[in-house]
Amino acid sequence: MKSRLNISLREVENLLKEHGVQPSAQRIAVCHHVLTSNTHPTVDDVKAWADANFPKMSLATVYNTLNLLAEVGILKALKFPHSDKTHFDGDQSAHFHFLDEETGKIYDIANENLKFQLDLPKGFVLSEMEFLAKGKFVG
Amino acid sequence: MKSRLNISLREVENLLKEHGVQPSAQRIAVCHHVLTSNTHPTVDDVKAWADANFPKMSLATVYNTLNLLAEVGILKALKFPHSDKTHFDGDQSAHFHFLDEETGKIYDIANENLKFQLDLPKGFVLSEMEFLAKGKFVG
DNA sequence: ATTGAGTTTAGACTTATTCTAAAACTATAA
DNA sequence: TTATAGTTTTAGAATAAGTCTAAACTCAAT
Repeated sequence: MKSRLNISLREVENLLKEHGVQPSAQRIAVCHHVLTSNTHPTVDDVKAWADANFPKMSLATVYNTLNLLAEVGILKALKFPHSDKTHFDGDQSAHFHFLDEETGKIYDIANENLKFQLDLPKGFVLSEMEFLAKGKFVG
Repeated sequence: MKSRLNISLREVENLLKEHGVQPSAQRIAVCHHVLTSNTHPTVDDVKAWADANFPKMSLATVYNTLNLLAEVGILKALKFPHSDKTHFDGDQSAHFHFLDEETGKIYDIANENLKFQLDLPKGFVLSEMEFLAKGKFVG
């Protein structure tokens, strides 16, 4: 469990530049929102936030921006078995996810809670490993 | 890596009954096909197979049947990050998946290749854990 | 043969996402 | 500055995966 990034709009602007992304107003706003949110918002979630906080942003822009941020590695696009929607994660720390199968809520769990040793058969070259724990959070 | 179940149509019929599913011709055919396939077919894959081997089966029936088989636990429905389509897996052995990010091919890897120890924070009750390895299979 | 429950079907519908082409910006060179 | 070229944003159309609906079919048990 973790608290979320405290990052300024100015810092987000630099982050975008560092990743070769022109920091338009929409991109800064969306990126800042996801990075400082402690949920794993979907496009709809971000659109709802925009409707309240950045009126006139089109749905296409939300899609374009989130996909772009995922492409350059600022966000991660996630799919979960309980939902058709892509979720976006701005947490860059090593962690995996716990899905509460009753509520659909997604929790971040630090990788230090998971020790693993993987010995892939010959011929498999690993680039990344994803873990998903499913169950119930009983507070 | 593993070879796939050798199961007869008659045995599939019994399997369905054991799970409280009426063994219609379509259900037996679809179930048998997925259980004896060593891929992780999507609805489209199964429909293509049906068009060649069980003509007149409707797309709706393929959806209905695969969803039903997944509900009762005969198959597992899987989503992968590279594809929008649900994949179905008939392999009941303890295993996880390796996704070749270049070809999109999915390989089964026995759980014995993976040792892990998970200590979830207080309040999290685990029901199931999923693993996905991503990379490249170089033969 | 008749019934009734369960199954299958074609096609309409929904939902998530991508595409398109025009309008609105932005950055820079004249 | 202003023209211009490139980029970004936008609304709405288009696509793709999956679900729903209601009628037609199947089949076991009377």
